[in-house]
Amino acid sequence: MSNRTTRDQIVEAADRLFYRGGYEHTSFSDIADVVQISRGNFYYHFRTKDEILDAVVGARLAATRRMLDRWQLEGETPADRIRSFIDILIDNRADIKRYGCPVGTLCTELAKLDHPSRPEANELFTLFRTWLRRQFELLGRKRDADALAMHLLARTQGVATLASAFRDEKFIRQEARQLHEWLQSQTEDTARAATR
Amino acid sequence: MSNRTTRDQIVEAADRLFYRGGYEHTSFSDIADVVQISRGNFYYHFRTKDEILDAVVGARLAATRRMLDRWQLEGETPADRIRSFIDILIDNRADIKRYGCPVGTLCTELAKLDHPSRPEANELFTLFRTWLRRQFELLGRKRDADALAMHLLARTQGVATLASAFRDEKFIRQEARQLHEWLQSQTEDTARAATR
DNA sequence: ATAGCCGTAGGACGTTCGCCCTATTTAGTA
DNA sequence: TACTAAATAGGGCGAACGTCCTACGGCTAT
Repeated sequence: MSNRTTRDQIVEAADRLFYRGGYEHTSFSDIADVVQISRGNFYYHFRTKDEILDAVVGARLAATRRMLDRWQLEGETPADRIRSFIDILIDNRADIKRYGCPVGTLCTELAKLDHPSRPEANELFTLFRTWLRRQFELLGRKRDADALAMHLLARTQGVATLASAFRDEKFIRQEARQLHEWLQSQTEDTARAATR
Repeated sequence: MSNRTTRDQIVEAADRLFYRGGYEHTSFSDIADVVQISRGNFYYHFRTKDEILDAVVGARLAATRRMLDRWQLEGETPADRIRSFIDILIDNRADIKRYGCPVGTLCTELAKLDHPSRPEANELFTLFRTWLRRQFELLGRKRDADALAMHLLARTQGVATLASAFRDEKFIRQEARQLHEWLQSQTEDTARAATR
């Protein structure tokens, strides 16, 4: 038997369902069925569906921060750390192929719904953006660090979208390899600039 | 007074609403309000919501084919034509900033809903993919034409996703410029290979 | 003039939605 | 063992959903 709280189970199930089927398409009943609690009991833990979404986004933010912190410790150089980011594509290729990027698809949906939690969901993107920007700064690209971060983010988003549309894992690997090459060329540019 | 048929008006309104608010989030009433017809009368033209989606996707497919055909005539070189594709980002930057890419967001949503019309919507992507592939082939990149087409598609998708998340038009211009440079470098690679 | 049909209006249908209330069970404390 | 608070079950609420039916207005053809 699990010793997680019911609340945690709800958030966990909602997270997965929101990712796989979308926020709006997921109903209270869907979540209740997974957690195996009564629909009525729901109200005890969360008063509205939006509150569940808030909790899910909060959990994802926390998990993302932990991941970025871990990479900060594990990666020896900034380039190593950026490589960890690129490798998300590889590591999660099966899910991405089926459901796209958890961050991108959620932000896209909440934008269309004009949902109050949109800013918080976007914070997920900002988290990566800021972290990547810092890595590029450490690489000596102070002037265009943010542009590089956005560029890399966009590349990964595009890969996720197309990989999902065409259900193509091989494309993910191809593009991830290209991204590694791109990163390599960026660090070489920096090195050249430094010795110039 | 417009002489378009009611059916056309419905499809047109549904197209815009599906784009701006998403398919599932758009109700019969929403469309009826725009077209200013009774909700009941709807059933005369379309029996189900899915039929409307089919019609919308069909209309988009036809419009896309027309656009690609036009580019085929207007662009003098394959590179010119690919530039037309990249410039979609610029021309539609206001809408993209607000609602993302019409193709990408629709395919993403239908994938999550596991909707029967998903294959038809994906055909929109395939249309671009095939057309771009042919242009790259004409550029002399027979071997990697499809990979280049997918790469370019992914880049534009990523730009749309992030521009929408951050509500950033300037980013669209930045990345479009980079894509033009990338295209230029690709054609130079081809020229070098040819003279080698 | 009139019969027939296309297009429309208005609303009813059954279902499901998010949300909310209350009675009951469970678990912890005195 | 008696009391209290947390947690749960079950179901009801109004609204909105997609869908469907029927009656009616205005054309066209005879």
